[in-house]
Amino acid sequence: MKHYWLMKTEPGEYSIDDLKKDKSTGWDGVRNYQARNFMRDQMRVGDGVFFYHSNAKPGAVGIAGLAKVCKAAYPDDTAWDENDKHFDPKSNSENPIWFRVDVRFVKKCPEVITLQKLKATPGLEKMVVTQKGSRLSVQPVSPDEWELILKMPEWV
DNA sequence: GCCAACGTTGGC
DNA sequence: GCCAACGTTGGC
Repeated sequence: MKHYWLMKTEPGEYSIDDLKKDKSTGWDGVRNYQARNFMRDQMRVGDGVFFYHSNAKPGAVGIAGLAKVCKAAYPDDTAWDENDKHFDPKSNSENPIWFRVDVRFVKKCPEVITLQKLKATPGLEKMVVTQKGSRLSVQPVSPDEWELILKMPEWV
């Protein structure tokens, strides 16, 4: 069963343009158990991903493009790199705590689908990202939400 | 930059 | 196991 996802990134750190340039990237640095569990337990090659820009200027916050999972979960070795920003002394190669997946660029939105618009769209009231205080950086998207968002004019 | 909401830590 | 303190996220 194919799943759909929304993955957040700060465009100042890694944007849809970076993914376009790189073609694909390892989604490392996730240090939240719920987000990890989604990646480790449910993400499969071919799953669809909305690439979301968080913590950006007002008007730039929202879905910035489309990606797909191109490699299923494997240990995030940045967790045992002391020099890495996301170093976690509890994790090591025998007993990895944190995982990453790889995602491949599919498409950039000519226009960002803003969070404001998502919140105002009937049918997306229950979407995780539109909930107040929602901080989860890897979150599931229902097939209905996926279809509805893909039909928006911002994609063309 | 502010600050509300959230997740994690650690003392008890 | 509770919960206060703390650090982080992320919209605005």
